[in-house]
Amino acid sequence: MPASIRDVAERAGVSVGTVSNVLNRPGQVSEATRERVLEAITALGFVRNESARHLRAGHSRTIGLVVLDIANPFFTDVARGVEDVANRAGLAVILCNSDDRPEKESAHLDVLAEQRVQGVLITPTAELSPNLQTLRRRGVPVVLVDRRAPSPDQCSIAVDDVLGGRLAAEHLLERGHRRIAFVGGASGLPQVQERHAGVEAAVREATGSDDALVVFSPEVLTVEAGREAAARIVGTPAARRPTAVVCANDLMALGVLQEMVRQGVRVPDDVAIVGYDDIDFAAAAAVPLTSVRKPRVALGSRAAELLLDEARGEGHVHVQEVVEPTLVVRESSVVFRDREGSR
Amino acid sequence: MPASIRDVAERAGVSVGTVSNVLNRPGQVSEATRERVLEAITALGFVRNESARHLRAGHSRTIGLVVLDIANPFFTDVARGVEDVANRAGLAVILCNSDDRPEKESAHLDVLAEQRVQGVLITPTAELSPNLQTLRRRGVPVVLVDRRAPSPDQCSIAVDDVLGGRLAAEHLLERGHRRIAFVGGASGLPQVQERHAGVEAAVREATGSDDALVVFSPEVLTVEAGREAAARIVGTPAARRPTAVVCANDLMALGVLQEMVRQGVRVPDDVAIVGYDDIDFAAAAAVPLTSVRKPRVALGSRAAELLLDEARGEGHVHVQEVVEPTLVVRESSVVFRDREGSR
DNA sequence: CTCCGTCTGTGAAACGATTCAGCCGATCTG
DNA sequence: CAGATCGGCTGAATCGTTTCACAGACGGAG
Repeated sequence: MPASIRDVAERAGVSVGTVSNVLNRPGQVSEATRERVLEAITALGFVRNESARHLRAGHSRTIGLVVLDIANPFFTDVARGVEDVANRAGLAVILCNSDDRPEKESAHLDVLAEQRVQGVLITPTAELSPNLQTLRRRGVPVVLVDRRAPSPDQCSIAVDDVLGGRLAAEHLLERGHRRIAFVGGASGLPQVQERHAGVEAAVREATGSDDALVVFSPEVLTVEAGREAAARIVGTPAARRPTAVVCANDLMALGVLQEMVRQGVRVPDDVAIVGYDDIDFAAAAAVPLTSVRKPRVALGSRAAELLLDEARGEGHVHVQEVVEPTLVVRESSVVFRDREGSR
Repeated sequence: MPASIRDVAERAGVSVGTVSNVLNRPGQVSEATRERVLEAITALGFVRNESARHLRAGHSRTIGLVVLDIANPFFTDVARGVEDVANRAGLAVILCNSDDRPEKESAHLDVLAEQRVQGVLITPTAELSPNLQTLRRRGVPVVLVDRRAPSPDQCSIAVDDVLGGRLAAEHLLERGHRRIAFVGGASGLPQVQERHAGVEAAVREATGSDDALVVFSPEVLTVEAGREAAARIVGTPAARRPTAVVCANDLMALGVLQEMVRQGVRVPDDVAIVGYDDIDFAAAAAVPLTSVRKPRVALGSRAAELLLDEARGEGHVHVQEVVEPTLVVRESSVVFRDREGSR
């Protein structure tokens, strides 16, 4: 139904080759012919068929992005970074949400393979899907996002989450907290395990034992899970109740914060809270959240750059980049005495 | 480089037609042959080339989704609904973010047209892009999401935002508020204008004039914009300061809330706040936000269903669905006397 | 034995854009 | 003026899959 290059050629009285030249190498076509072709194109409303181009070219103009949780603003920020770079390169992004479920992830990877995407950016679920290996064997570039590549034959851009956990814990320890809770996930995500490890190491170094640390492991990393963890923390006898909470992500930290406030626990006076990711909502919370900041958008754009470089071929060298997170201190962990208003 | 159906045929000692039959009409192939072909497929790691299928079939297996702001959880929820339905139908979703900018929207639509998507779901920017018309003329189904179609020759699923605005305002008026602020956008989005109109109508009916309403019109509908509006509201002389704020979306409401709390204004005691969309973060705010609820995920899934139906052809009738929002009352607008804790 | 229908499988055309060898005429070179 | 060069254009091959008319083989019916 839509006009093809053949229709355009016919209307302009030239061959299809010439139309293609107008489109791709306009300099090689004389002014007069070019205008005639252009006129025909607009008259017929011709739009290139990307599939036909792709079929001939052997590669498409799309990349795939597979994230763990589209509802987590961290990933939408990453997606933003990816989109920026991809669009600038003329590529469309197929965004897939795995919901941290290997089956969904696997199904998405199959679709992306059929679409012959130029490459895949992925924050994988706990274990690396076999489909991912298959994809790479087929020569499809795969870049891991927010997750370190297990081997040097692959690009990745990750965050030093052990350091992140450490920063969070040390901040609290410096402020005298000696009973700290870590609210992490049981999903087995390395990111979470590392954050946990960082917190643990800092606590051990400061107190000489692990006794000061209590760990909560909800199934998922959501606001709801945070709320539940907070309820359990508040339910702890006062003498053993943690005075500070480190959460594996901001979603849970917001849940913890909400439940604390709801139950009349003062933040940070009674319980200090530190989140992770530093999503925008962290700063926007009614008690602004101290959080471990990761360069969210940059993570996405850098990953996309690595992918494009690999897709281009020509002497690409795999790199496993690790960026250092920083701690952003806000009111959820420190009492600012110069605040207006009062509680 | 990747194996083609021809390679498979060769290895299995059959013709390409037979391989295709195994893939698409396995019943028509004898058991023995089928197994030989299947064996060849796995041995070669054959994956269909979707572009070639598409080229032949005349239509691709993707749909486009263009949203106003990927960072707004409302849209990620919509995207979730869309993805559910699309994936069930074996379609991939190309997610595009227009950032409420017509140029970006237009560029995305061009790409989608080249990709020959089966259809486009879009929450358009203020004015309907000419590309949208072009697309429809080319026979590509377009469904408007969260925006009423201007004519009956097109599907849309929208929310009665006048009613939504009214619900928000009436709730506040019933509680005795007589100075109300509306924080909306200057972007000209009909959604925002309707919300404004609903608030205005309710205020006029209750007070007999528009004097009780103060309007703030930030450029964008973000958390930051909400904060700035709140600062201006707080800066108003006490005698004229609004005692309640209706925001055009939750992002801004959260910004308002944050700034109020930061400045020591008690919510809801000094100022009540009502948001719009009822994103998850609304309930998770430290002062849970009263908000006008829209069926976010359902909006997306229903839109996708309409699109698929239209794409299927066969006697599709265009419908312009309008769903009624409801008000979810939380603590940002009502003092719950039975709360634990105190201020 | 012939005719027919059924079951399997074949092979070529088609989808739309790109590319590339090659053609034609004009201009330049010596 | 012959030969080389060049700009501008043509037309066919190609990419990988689907589809469809048709070809063999085989068994049963008459």
